Amino acid sequence: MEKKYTPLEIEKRLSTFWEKKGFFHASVDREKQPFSIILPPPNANGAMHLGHAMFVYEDIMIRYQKMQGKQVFWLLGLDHAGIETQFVFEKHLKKQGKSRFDYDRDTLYQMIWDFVMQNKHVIRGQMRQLGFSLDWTKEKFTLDENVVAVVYQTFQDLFDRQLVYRAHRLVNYCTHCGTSFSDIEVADKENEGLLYYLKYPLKTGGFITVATTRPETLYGDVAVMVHPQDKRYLHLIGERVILPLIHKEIPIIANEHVDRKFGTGAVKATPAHDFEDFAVAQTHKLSYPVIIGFDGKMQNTGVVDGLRVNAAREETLKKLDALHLVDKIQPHKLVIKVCYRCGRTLEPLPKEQWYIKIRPLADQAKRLITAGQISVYPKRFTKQLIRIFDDFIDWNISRQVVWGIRIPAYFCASQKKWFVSQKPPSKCQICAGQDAKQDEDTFDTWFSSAQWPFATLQTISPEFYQYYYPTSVMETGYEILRPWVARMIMIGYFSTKQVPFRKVFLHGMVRDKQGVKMSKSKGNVIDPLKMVALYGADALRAALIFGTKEGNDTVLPEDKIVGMRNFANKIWNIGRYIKSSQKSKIKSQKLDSTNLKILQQLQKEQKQLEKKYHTEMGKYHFAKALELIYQFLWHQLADYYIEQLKEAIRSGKIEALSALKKAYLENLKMLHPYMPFVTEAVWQVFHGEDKSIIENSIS
RNA sequence: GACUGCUUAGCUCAGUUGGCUAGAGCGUCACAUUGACAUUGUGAAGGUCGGGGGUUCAAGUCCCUCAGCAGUCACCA
Repeated sequence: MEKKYTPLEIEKRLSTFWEKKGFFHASVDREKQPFSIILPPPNANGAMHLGHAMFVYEDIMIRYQKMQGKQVFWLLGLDHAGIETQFVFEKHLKKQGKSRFDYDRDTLYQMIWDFVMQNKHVIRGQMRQLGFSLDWTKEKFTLDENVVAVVYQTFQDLFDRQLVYRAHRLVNYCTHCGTSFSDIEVADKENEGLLYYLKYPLKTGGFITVATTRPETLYGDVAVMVHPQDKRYLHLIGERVILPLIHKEIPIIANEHVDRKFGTGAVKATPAHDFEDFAVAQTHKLSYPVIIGFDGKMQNTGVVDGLRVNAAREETLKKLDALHLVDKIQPHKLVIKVCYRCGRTLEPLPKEQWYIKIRPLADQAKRLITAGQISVYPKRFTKQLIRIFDDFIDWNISRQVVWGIRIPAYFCASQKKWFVSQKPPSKCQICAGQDAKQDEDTFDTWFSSAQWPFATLQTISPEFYQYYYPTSVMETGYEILRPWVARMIMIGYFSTKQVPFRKVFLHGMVRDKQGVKMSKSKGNVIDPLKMVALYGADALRAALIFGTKEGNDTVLPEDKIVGMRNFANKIWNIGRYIKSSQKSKIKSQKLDSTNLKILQQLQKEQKQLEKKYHTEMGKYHFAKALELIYQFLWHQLADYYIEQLKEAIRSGKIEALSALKKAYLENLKMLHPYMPFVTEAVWQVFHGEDKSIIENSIS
């Protein structure tokens, strides 16, 4: 044995060895209890980051359960990640001076496909480097033909049950990315804006002053609203206002949602470009003139057409000011909705989209949680999950991006009706004609992700699905509780009438030393693969877990990884000591009473440790279990027992050495889920390179 | 504004149902040593457990309150 543990070449050899042995090739064995985890599919649009390294929790569970005699399956999958990937790809295009508009739909799709295939290859290699015991033979991709078929079936079922419908309403639209988003994907941004007080002329003479942050939407106004009990305006309700610049007549109406204290208490209503105004227009049966296009430019105003929104605002103000209709302008803090991808302001625009009627699904999902059919760890997230179900609103699943699963819905132009067909229909299912046209849109990525646990297992085989579903644990970051976990429960139960997983285990985010979330744009990321190259995968893995609390955010200083690298070396050297001592001459002499006592003490402590270890593992206290072994191996076994027994061992007392060896090997097994490489490497030193620690059960 | 966390050693964090002198890793200081390991060993210093109040024989742990930080949601004309 080398004096130092050298992870680099050893890890490479062991990864290949494990894979060759097929330890983690899942199969159906009805004699054994199944334990399955579906890997949250990484987006196939870039390399791994530390967030992915947190999946080490899953590897710990899988290896532990395997060594407890379960039949395990850790399913590897990758996500096409619709808009995310298209966004990343467009950035690549931009570097080459191109844009998505330079290609037709099929070409663009094919180009992104190639890009994604390349990334998939990279990610697989990186996960191997981390020692993940995934089943590499059953990889799934969200765009696999049979997965898409499942997604289509689900859409069909939802459609047939009238849980999916098409509606024309306002959507959050990014004019830069060229797609709408669901409410969940919208980001808030605080902005130091301005509040403009505009004087709207009354038909009967005089003015009513409205306060607005968006003067440029004046052209789309259909009413001025005041509170029904506002004494200042009571006499004006029902009066008419003449919109400046376009001389359009609109009414003054009463609306109890108007806040009398805000601004002047009079609000302009622009239904096509404001969510609340849209609702008002529907109850008052008002029209909603669209004055901003999907290209982000003004239209149908007759005044500022073709200008972008900001330019139109300035131009409009200039014109109003010339007419002395700008009363005053105040600084005003406001929160604007921005695109979570490109950061640009989102435009509420009216568009027809597919929606999932969420209430029945969310109510059912909530019942599953409250009935304890799915338990959440850490427990505190249970409440959050229940609230998520309470607050869920209908889900817009239409996206105007090329990269995704095309929605299998067809429009009958003659009957003006939609129908769903999982295969391209030979004729229109409504009118039997030939004019049915497929929806251009693709599904929200999360729509396919929501089906991931059953879509993957069902497409492997009915046996696999039957045996491994519901999966045992869904381990993922708490930040995707709402977009992913909640939706998996809703759609999963709808489609399978079972929960998709029995337990949700949530991990926190890895932050930098300043406590800031790591992100590429902030440049504060630690590259996990760089750490693996420097200190070994075991060191990184253990550092992510050690001294943390499950579900809390963690900070990962490089020092900590170094510390764990040192621990790996300690493990190695304990083995080296025992191994080299075995070579020395063995004399079977009786141990003296002091040494006998020490051995008994060792055995007793070992027993206690094993018991504690399993208790903590059972409670998902992974950090605690790791610390137990760390403390015992290093500070008890190495620092105390070895030192105490050294003299006896040197004089050839075999009982002492074999007792140490026994305790050591048991600890290796317990440590293996955390630090698979070094434990396996030492195991093989003692048992041969064709043997594996994985084949043994943890006592 | 609502909900959920967090605030414990210089730094990063544990502390499970309240119970013996409050722990770990890293760092610091002193000493030891090349005999498995300097990616080492032994020992030490260092904390009024965010402030205040309460319950209890006993509170870092439970309750109230205040402050700071973080996250999620709602509002935002």
